[in-house]
This record gives sequence, C-alpha cells and structure tokens, in this order.
Amino acid sequence: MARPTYHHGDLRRALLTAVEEAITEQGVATLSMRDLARRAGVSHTAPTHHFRDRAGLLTAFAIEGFEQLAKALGTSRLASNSLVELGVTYVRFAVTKRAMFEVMFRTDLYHADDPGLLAARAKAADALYAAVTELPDGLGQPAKPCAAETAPPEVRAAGLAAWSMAHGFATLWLTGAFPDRDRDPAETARHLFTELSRERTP
Amino acid sequence: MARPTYHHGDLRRALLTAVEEAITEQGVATLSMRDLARRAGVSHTAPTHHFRDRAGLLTAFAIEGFEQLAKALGTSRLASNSLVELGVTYVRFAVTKRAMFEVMFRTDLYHADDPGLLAARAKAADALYAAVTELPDGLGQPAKPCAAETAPPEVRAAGLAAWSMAHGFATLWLTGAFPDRDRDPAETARHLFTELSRERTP
DNA sequence: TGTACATCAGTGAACGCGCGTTCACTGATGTAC
DNA sequence: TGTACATCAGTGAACGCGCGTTCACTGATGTAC
Repeated sequence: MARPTYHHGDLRRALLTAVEEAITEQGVATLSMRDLARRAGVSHTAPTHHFRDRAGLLTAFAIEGFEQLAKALGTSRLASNSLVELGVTYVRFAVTKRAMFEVMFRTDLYHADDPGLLAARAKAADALYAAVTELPDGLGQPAKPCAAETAPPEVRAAGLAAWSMAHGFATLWLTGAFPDRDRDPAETARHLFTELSRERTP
Repeated sequence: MARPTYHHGDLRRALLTAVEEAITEQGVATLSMRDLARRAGVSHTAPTHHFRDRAGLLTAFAIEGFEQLAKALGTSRLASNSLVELGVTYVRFAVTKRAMFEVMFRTDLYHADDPGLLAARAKAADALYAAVTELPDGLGQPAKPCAAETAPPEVRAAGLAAWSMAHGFATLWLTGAFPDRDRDPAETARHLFTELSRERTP
C-alpha cells in the first residue's frame, strides 16, 4: 500500500472508485470517510481536501452516475433506434452500476441542489425525453426531439410513463422483490417492454 | 413523560409508532435504538426485550407495511373495480406512508427471510395479481383471479408491468426526481395511468 | 383466599468502538522573478 | 537556469460523541397449590 511519493497522484479518482467498492460490499448505510481513506491507503483526514464531507463525496459520485447514464441512453438511442431497447439500457445500467444507481436516487445522501448535479441529471432526463418523442415506437406525436423542460404536456406524460416503468422494474429487481431472480434482468425487461409495446401499437 | 406504572403497557406498539416519526423527521439513516427508546420515554435497553435489534424492529415495521398495503389494495379492488385506481392506491400508499414504504423496499435494513415478512409480502403480491387478472381493464386474459405463484406466464408479465409502473412512479415522486412536485401525486398518477390504459384498449 | 415463586418488562451504570472534526505539522509542486 | 516562496496535498495525535452491548439489579404480573 506504500505509495512511492508523498502525494497520492489521483486521490479523488481513487476515492470515487473506493465508494463503489465499499457500497457493493457492505451497502451505503455503513459507508464512512475513514473507511474510504483506508481503502485508498491514505490517512483518514486526506479525503476532506477533495470532498468536504460524506455528502460532498456522494454528490460527486451521483454526478458521475447521471453522466454515465446520459451517455448510455444516448448511445442506445443512436444504436438501436427503439424505445424498448432504451428501457432495457436503463435497467442494465441499474443492475451493472448498482451502487451508483442506488445513490443517484437517494437524495438524502448528497447535496441535491448542487449545480453540477442538477446539470448532470437534466442531461440524463433530456436523453430520455428525446427518445420518447423521436423513436419510431416512441409515445410522442411530434417528430422533433425536445428537451425535458420544453416538451408539451402529452409528451411529458409519455416520458414519465416510460421512465416510471423502467425505473420501477429496475428498483424492484434490485430489491429482490421479483420472483424470477435467477433470470437475466435485461432479458426479462426486454420481454416485458416488448409485450406492452405490441399491445399498444397493433 | 413519567409513566404511572413501572411497566409501559404497550411498548411494542409505541416503538413502532416512534419509528415512523423518527424516519419522517430525519430519515432512516440516522435511526437508532437509543433514539427510539427516548421517544417512547423508556430506558435505552428496554427495546431489546421486544425486538432483538434494529433489524428486528424494522422487520416488524415492514410486516405492518405489507399488511397495510395488502389491505389497501384489496379495498381499492372491491371499491372501484379498476386497475388504474389500483395503481393510484399504490401511489397514495407510498406517499402517505412514506416511511413505511421506504423501509419495505430496503431489504438490507431488515431480516428479509423472516417467515412473517414473507407471508405479508406474498399477501400484498396476491392482491395485486388478483386485480391484474380480474378487473375489466386488467391485462390478463383469464377471468379467474389467481395467486402470484400460480399465475400463467403472460399474467405474471402483465402483473410485473403494472407493478413496475406504479412502483416506479411512486419511487421517482418520493425522491423528487419528477418535475411537477407541487401537483398532487395521486392525481398525476391517475392521469398518467388513464392515458396509457386508453392507448392500450381503444 | 392467601401465599410462594417463576417469569416478564424495565432500569441505569459501565464499557469499548468507530466515527467526524480540529489542530499543528510536513512533504511536494507550481510560479514569479 | 536558479532561487524563494506560496500553495496544495497529506500526516498523525487528540478530542468528544452517540452508539450497541453487557451486567446485576428491581418492580410488576401471572400461576400453582
């Protein structure tokens, strides 16, 4: 664990990685700054230089999460051209980046009014709304994609519906509330969303 | 705070009430047995006689939650005869019994394999599946209501879809992720579910 | 009906633990001249 | 190219706090005879 130099080099990065590790291993409840410092091989007061406190650290962690989610949704939209696949992407993100996903939607854990966080979250929301209006199996009438804030009411509603569905599935799966826990979640989600999509557009 | 008698009378009940209070006020993260004892006006070692530890206490709390949810869903099904209203009932439960709802779906907080808990949860699931198959705007083909475990695949899928939607809406609303936080959540949910229901069955 | 005794429910002092915070400090790095 | 100095990044000892747990205890309640 001994570093070659007095300075760590990229402690900020190391701490964010450690957060993911720690949450995955033992949950977010027992997460402490001291534990993270230990994982990074650094004195327990070092983290305050980068993140004021636990909330500050988790704010940065959540920002990273929203940015990664926005990127994943954007990529999915361009690649598969399908709203169903967008939902599957959302679910896959939640399952593979479980720790991140959990923190992102626990606003009591971080500084929810941080400008950087709001921006990152808006980016993710925009990616979602764009897909709702733009894609061939999307729910919006207008062909033009639009940002979340400027969308007309019926598109907003459709966006909320799609988001609720994907988010609910992901959350319930993660908490183990669903019966078929051994099946692949992305596959199950795809099946589910496809069914619903078929019923809607015969 | 001084009790007339040495014994409390119904400490178990008092503690469960205190849990709701405490979580509503300051979140589940900082919940401690000592704090609950304080709220109940009792020495800090007294709670262990009823609930072994924090997890035991929250198990009982979650059981109560699932039972109340099952009851609410059952009542709604009989009263309104509509799958949309069932979803609205789910959302209303989540919003009004926020503390309970949060604990119920945080399996890391309690003993998830407790028999009483499993039974209560199954009761709630059955109420939901029954509605999915039975109601006029439900998604199941067979007219006969059935328990969650014995349902045919397509009914299971429909049940998961409905559940995901209601649960996702409730969760996202509670975390403040939705834009229209000032509107009535039950009303917004009803609007949303109705739209989707209309699109599906023209 | 009275008495004896086991059991249940609650007390309060004591302990050790991990935590966040503060403090004076030191080693490395960047920049002005 | 060297030197001086400010700033940044990390150290480690110390502190107070609330927590869970253990322990010997006591007051109330139920039950057997």
